[in-house]
Formats: sequence, C-alpha cells, structure tokens
Amino acid sequence: MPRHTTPAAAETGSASDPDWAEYLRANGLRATRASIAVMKALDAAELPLSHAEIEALTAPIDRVTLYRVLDRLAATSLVNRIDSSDRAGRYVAAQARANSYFECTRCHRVMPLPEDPALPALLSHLRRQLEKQGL
Amino acid sequence: MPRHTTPAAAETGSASDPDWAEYLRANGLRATRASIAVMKALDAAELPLSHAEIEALTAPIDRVTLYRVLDRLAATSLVNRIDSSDRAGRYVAAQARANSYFECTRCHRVMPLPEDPALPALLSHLRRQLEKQGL
DNA sequence: TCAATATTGCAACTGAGTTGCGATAAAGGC
DNA sequence: GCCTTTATCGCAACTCAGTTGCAATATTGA
Repeated sequence: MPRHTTPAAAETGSASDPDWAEYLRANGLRATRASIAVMKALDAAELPLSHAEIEALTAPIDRVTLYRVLDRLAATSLVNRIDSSDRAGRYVAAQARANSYFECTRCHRVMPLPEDPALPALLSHLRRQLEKQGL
Repeated sequence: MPRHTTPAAAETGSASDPDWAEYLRANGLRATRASIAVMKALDAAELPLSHAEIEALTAPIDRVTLYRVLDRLAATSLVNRIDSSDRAGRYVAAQARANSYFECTRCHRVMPLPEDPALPALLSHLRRQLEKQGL
C-alpha cells in the first residue's frame, strides 16, 4: 500500500496496487522479478534503504543482481542513490524523494529534512537514539 | 613552503618552515615521524588528498599507521576529512580548508568552490577532463 | 634516565561494491 | 503460441577502503 502518488498509474490488481511491470517497461526497463520486487520495497519504505536492507526485504534475490538492478533503476532515475558517510549507498524511489536528506552521525541512517512529511519518523528515530545512549 | 598562514608559528629551521612538532604537541598530539610527515604533505597540497595520495607522498609509512594518524588529526580538527562519492575520504589541513568543496563526477577529485583561491586549479582540471574526453 | 603510555608495523579481516561468464528469462516478430 | 535476440540472473572470485588485534617500538613527562 504505497503512501504516495504512483506514476503512470496503470492499475491492475486491487484498487490501489500500482502495476510496476508496466511502469518499468514504460521507462525502457524490463519487468523482472527482481526489479519489480525492488520497486515495491522502495515504494513502501519510509526512508532511504541500504543495499543490505533491500536485500532482506526482497530475498531471495542474489546480492549482485540486486546491485545491478539498483544501478539500472538509478540510471533511469526511477530510484535515487544517496551516498552516506559510512560508505554504503541508500536508495529511494524517485517519486518519494524529498528535497534533501541528512544523516544520523551515530548510526548513518539517512533521513529527509524537517519540511518533509517524513518528519515524524526522524523525530522518533532521534528519540530512540538518545534513549539508547541514556541522554 | 606552505602557501598559507601556519598556526602557532613557532619557526625553527629556515625562515618560513613551520615547526610541526610544536604545533602537534600544542594540540595535545605526539610529534611522530608519521604525523609530522602528514601535516607537511597536507599543508603543501593544493587540494584535498586521498589516503593513497598521502601514502605516496609520505612513504615509507605503513598504510594502517597512516589511517590512524589521519583519524587522530581529524579528531583534533587539525585536518578535515571530506568524504567523496567514490567512497574514499579526502583530507585537508584544517587551516587550508575552504568553505565548501565539490567533486568531479568523472574522476572524484574534490575541489573548493569558485569563491576560493584554488579556483585556477579547478579550472585547469576541468579543461584537462574535457580534452581527455574530446568534448 | 626511566617508567608509563601512545604510536607503529604487520597480518588478517570486514563490508560495499565490481567483474567475468555461462545459464536463464523477457520482448518483440512471426 | 513459438522462436530468436538480447538483457538479466546467479555464482565465484576479486577489488578497494578501511578496521582490528597484538607484539614491538618510540615519545613524553617525572
């Protein structure tokens, strides 16, 4: 159940279930098990996800395949890659991309800036971090 | 021959040869062969340098030692670490640090922005890159 | 000069991402 | 629907930046 507007909303299944296969083809990509799964996962995600996080959500897709799918999606701008100072890229579905992101220097989670609708996620993250450190 | 003002200019050798050992000690660090060599190299550098580049300039210092020296210098803010999208950090002597840097997306060299005195280096870099690509 | 403590050098390791290549699966034509 | 072309997949092996453990060594302050 994607939270935001799905582009080229060629709906197929249930009322609001975007047709990722069509979406991918419309953008010149092949509709494969892997690329569809990745789009779904990123679309459903609250925040930018790392390769490892996406891998967990889309198992059992091979990790190299996943890198390649992400590269292709990023090359077509269906997905944006954000690089983080922990040297692990984070990926966001392009239509979900906020203007800018910042990064928690404790745990390297990448999050949008305050004017963004995802602000609640950010605040609760900070709260958890502080608790954890007893601050 | 450092191009910019050396902090705590306790001069020793020839007229304008900063005493790095004193400088390091004044900042609570030990004056070791490695840390002095790194300060010299970074002070003389035109642009932020990668670990590999610094290693070449300070040979024969062990690469792990070099990582540790850079960490310590960065922790004391005598050096700033800039991370680049090619996942390799670049280092600048703190007193040489410009306000902001940008990164060549072809080769990942990190350079200061136009209001900076290092602008000429940037321009000739761009020129070389374009030539190389026949653009 | 000497003891306490930080730094060094080496080997081994981690984690993110890449490359090569044969096997497999989409897409478009018929 | 079937077949061919072409892209994608999956696996193994590899690269590159950075880290960790630890014994040997160097620096500092008394």
